[in-house]
Amino acid sequence: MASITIDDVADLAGVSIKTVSRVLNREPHVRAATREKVLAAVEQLNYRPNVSARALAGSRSYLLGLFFDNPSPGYNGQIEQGAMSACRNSGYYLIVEQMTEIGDDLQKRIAAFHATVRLDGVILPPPLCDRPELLAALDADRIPYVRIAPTISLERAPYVYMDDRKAAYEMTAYLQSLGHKDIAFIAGPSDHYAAARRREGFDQAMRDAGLAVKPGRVQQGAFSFRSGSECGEKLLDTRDRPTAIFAGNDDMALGVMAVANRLHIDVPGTVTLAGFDDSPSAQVVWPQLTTVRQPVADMAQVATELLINADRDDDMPRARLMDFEVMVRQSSGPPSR
Amino acid sequence: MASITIDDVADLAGVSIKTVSRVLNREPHVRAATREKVLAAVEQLNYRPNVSARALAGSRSYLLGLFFDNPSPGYNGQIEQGAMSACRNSGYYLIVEQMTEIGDDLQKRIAAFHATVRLDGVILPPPLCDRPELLAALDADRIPYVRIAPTISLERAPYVYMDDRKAAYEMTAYLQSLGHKDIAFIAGPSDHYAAARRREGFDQAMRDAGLAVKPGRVQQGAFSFRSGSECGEKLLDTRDRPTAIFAGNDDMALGVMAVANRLHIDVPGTVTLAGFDDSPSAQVVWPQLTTVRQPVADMAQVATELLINADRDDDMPRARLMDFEVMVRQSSGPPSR
DNA sequence: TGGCCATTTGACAGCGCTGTCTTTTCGTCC
DNA sequence: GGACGAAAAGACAGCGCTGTCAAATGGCCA
Repeated sequence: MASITIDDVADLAGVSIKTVSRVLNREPHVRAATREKVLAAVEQLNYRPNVSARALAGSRSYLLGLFFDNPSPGYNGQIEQGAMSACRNSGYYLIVEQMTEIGDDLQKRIAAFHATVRLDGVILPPPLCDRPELLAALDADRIPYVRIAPTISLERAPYVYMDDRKAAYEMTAYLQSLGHKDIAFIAGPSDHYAAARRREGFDQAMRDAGLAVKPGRVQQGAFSFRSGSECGEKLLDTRDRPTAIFAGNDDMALGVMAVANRLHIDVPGTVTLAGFDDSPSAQVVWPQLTTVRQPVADMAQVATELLINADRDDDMPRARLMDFEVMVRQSSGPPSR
Repeated sequence: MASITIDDVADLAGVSIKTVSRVLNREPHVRAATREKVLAAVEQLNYRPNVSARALAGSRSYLLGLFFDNPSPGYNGQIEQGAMSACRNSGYYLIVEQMTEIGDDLQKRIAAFHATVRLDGVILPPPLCDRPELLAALDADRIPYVRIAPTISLERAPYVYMDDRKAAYEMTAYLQSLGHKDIAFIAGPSDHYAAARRREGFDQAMRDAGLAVKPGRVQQGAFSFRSGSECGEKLLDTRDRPTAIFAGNDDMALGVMAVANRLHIDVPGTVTLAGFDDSPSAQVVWPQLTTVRQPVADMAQVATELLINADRDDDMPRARLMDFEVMVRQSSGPPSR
C-alpha cells in the first residue's frame, strides 16, 4: 500500500524530483523532451501529487472553502454543484463549512480555521457574503475570497451577480405583453438588496408602459410561503382583483397559488401568477410557475473560477454579470376581462 | 503573518514539542500538571495544529469525503448539513466531491483521489452507496466508509437506515384510522429497494386491517412528479375513485395533487392524499402534504459519527436504525362517503 | 576548438507535525 | 538510603513536496 511518490517518478524518468515538480507545476525552464519523459512516467505510474505535502511545502494548498449560512438546502446544493465542477476542472478540492455561529467570535473562528486548514480561498454565497465581520476576518488573515450576489462593499473582492432589476423589468414587460394592465406586486423585505432591486424593476416597467399601479396593488411580503399567502389573500379575496400578480420570489408566489386554489380562483384563467428564482418547487405545483430562472450553479462555478484564477491573470475581471431567463410556464396567460 | 506552530507552544509551556503533541492527541503518559501547562499555552496563543502537517506526518488526515451522485440538491443539502455538524464537533473537515462519472474508470478515479487527498473515510449517500464498483474501489484502497440507507451488501461496512416498510405501514394505518377503506397506492420503481419496502408496508397494513385492495388501486410510478400525475389521472379521472391515495414519495404525491386541482377535486374533502419523504416542497403547496418525515440530516450526522469513531470503539454498532415520523398536515382527513 | 552566457537541471534544506526509540524522572521497597 | 522499574519527557528522523541557490549543459561566436 506504499503509495507512489515523486521520487518514483523521478527515478523512472531519470531526472531529479525538482524537475518532476517543475513539470507538474507548469514552471518554465524545462526542455520539451524532458517534459515528455516526465509526463510519460507520471502516466505510467498513475502518479498524483499529495495535497498535504504540497500545502506544507509550498504556498498553495489546492483547497477552497465554501461557507454556508443559507438555510435553504436546495440553494446550497446548487451552489455546491457549481463550485464542485469548477474545482474538478482545475485540480482543486472543496471543503464545506457551516458558518452560522452568531457574531463576535467569528473573527477568532476564521483565524482558527485558517490556522488548521490553509485555504487558498473562500467562496461566499449570500447572505454570508454581506456580513462585514466575516469580510473583515478574511481580510485580516489575507484569505482571498469571491462573493456571490453581494450587495455591500462591492469593491472589496471579486464577485458574480445578477441584474435583479432588469429581470423584474422583463418579467413585468412579459406580463404586459400578454395584455395585463392591472398588475400587483408582492415585495420582499425592504432591507434585502435584491428584493429592493426587483421592486424597482417592476415600478420602472409599469411607468415605462404608462400603466398606473392602483392603490393596494403593492403588498409587503417577507419572502416566505406564509407571507405570500397573506398578501395573496388581500389581493384575491375581494371583487376588485388584479389580473396578474408578480411575486418577488417563488415561495411567495406559491403562497398566492395556494390561496387561489383554496378560493377556487383559476390560474391562469382568472389571474396570472409569476414568481422569481425558479426554485425546485416551481415545477412541482400545478399549474407550473412562470418565474425568473437564476443560474445559481453557473454563478457558483464562475465565482470559483474567478477565485482560482485570481492571481494568474492580473486583468481578471473583478465582477461578472450573469444571465437570467424568464421561464414561461403554465401559471401565466392573457387576462380574461 | 507567520503562524503559530507547535514549537511556540512548546517554548511557552517549557516542554518539548512531542509533549505538546501528546496532549493534543490525548495520548497517555502525560502528567496532569504538564497537561495543564500545555493547554494553557495553547489557549494563550490560540494555537491550532495544521492538518496538512498532521496528515503528512501521521496516519490520520482529519479529512472526510462526502461523495454525491444524487441529482436532488435539496437532499444533498440536508445530508451535508448533518455531516458538517458531526465534523465540526470532532475537529474533522469535509471535502465534497461529485462522483457522477460513468462506470469503468471509477476504480482509477478513486485511486487518484486517494493518492491526492488522503481521506480518513468517506460518506456515501444513496444511490451512490449501492454501486458495487465504488465499494470495490474503496475496499481496494482500504478507505473506510459509511453508507446511508444502503440496500445491498449490508455486511461490508457500517450504515444507517430507516425502516421504510414500517413507516409505510404506519402511514397506511393512520389513513385507516381516519376511516378510509378504499386506499390506493402509487408505487415507486420496483428495482428501488426502499420503494419495494414501502409497497410491502402498505400491503401488510391493508391485509392486517382485513381490507381488500381493489383492482387497479396499485399504480406503478417512477418517483417523479410526472409519473405521479399520470397515475393520479388514472385514479381520479373516473367515477370509481378511492377515498385516499398514498404515494410512494412526495414528488408523486404532488403530481397527484396537481391533477386533483386541475380536475377540481377537493383535497382532502373528496380525496385524502399522503406522500413519503417530507421534501421541502411538501409544505409549499396547498393543502400542505401529509407525509413521512425522513430525518435525512440526522442520518448523515449519525453516519459521520459512526465513521469518525469506527476505529475508536471496537464494539461500535455496525448499523443504526433511525426514527421516522408521520407528519399529519392538511392533505388528509376523514372520507366523505 | 575554446570560451562565454543563457538556459536547464539538480542538491539540499525545511514546511509542521507524528512515530520510534532513548533518556530522564519519580515512586517504591528492602 | 540506594537500587530498581515504571512512568514521563525528549531527541531525532522523516512524511512528500516546494523554494532557493548552485552546478551542469548547450548554443554560439571568435
